[in-house]
Amino acid sequence: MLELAILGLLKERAMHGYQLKKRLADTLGGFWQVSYGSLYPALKRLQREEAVEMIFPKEQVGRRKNVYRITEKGDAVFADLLERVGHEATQDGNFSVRFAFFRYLKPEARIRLLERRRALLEGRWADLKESVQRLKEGIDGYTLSLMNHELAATETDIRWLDDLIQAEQRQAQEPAGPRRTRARRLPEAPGLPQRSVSR
Amino acid sequence: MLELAILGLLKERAMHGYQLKKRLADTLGGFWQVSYGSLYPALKRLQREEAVEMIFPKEQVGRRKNVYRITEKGDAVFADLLERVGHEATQDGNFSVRFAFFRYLKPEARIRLLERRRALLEGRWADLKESVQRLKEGIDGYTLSLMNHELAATETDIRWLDDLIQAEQRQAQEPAGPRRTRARRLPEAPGLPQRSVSR
DNA sequence: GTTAGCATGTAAGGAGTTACATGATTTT
DNA sequence: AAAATCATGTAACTCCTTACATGCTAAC
Repeated sequence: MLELAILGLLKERAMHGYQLKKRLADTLGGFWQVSYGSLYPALKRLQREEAVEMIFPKEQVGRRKNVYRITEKGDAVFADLLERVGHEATQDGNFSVRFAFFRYLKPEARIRLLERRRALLEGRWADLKESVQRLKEGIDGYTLSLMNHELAATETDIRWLDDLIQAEQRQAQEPAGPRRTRARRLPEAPGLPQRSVSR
Repeated sequence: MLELAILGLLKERAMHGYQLKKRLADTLGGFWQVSYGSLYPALKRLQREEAVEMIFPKEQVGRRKNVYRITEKGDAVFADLLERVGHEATQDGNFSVRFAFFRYLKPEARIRLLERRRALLEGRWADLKESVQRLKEGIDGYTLSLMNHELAATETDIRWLDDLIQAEQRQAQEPAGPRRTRARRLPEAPGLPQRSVSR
């Protein structure tokens, strides 16, 4: 995950560790805080794997700054990590990190990941809903409030994903000229949050 | 964290590991998935610390089931973990787990934790807002969408906390008879999400 | 009688954090 | 000249996961 983020940022431009941490905190600070204790070892690891290389600026007089640049091999590693299916399911932050680098994916891959994420959230939503209904009597107010809040937040996330999926599909269709908008097959469990058609 | 969750659930009733995992998945499954590989060692650890003890049911004929019960020492450990200040700041799930056991806290402690959580989210919100404004031009659409979505989600969380704080304060005041509702001092940075007064 | 679910555990390892240690450069 | 912040790194440790290993019991 850290490797993915580092390589993704280095694709923009070469940077040293300190800068990487700031950029990381800027963009993903909400869900992702990295410490130097993991960042610097990760850079060394990537360097050993030849996914990044150090640049020695001509004016090597001043303070020591290890500026890293992504290599061709690093590009390949990045692409591989970004599409990898195993990890994105477990933790929430993982999806966000991936999403921040979505522009490097092909449209189909984007839609695939969005759909997978949607399915995951839908499953979680259904589980939560079922738990609330099953336990609603024997549960304290705080836990119930937490679960309902979580339920609402998940619904918002799903609607956000729907909008993104729609946008991707529009974009994928435009190049081929104006086509009929196909209705999406809704995996319709009873009571699931409806996809927002216009929003 | 795991220790906290285990002790909290055992306060309700004695359980064995398998049951604990199911209860955990039920209530906190959305943000918290534990594997047996961490659950069983944690139970042993708690047993060594004498925070829990095993019950040997009279009918010890059938399948082996290690039913654990919380001890007095365990109650103390639980209370300590629940109020601890260090950990709740870093990760999001930590607050949720704590919140699920809010009923075991004194009202003042509840308000204190809610306020602290609010301050944390407010800080994160402000940081994100600032990042969006600063980088808005040089950033790709996906990252921007992610940040705006995160911003909105944080606002929702803050409003939820506001409602909870208000409810706690009402409850804290009622026993002393009907009193004037004091307006809360708003830590007013420019553009911060307003507290919802009625909702 | 075999599949599914109940039940407990261990060993190895992954992914990070905290705390410590050091020193240069810029700002006040 | 002191304080802040830039910049890099290591060692120990935390907390959890994955994969493996075992065996019982209920249901089909």
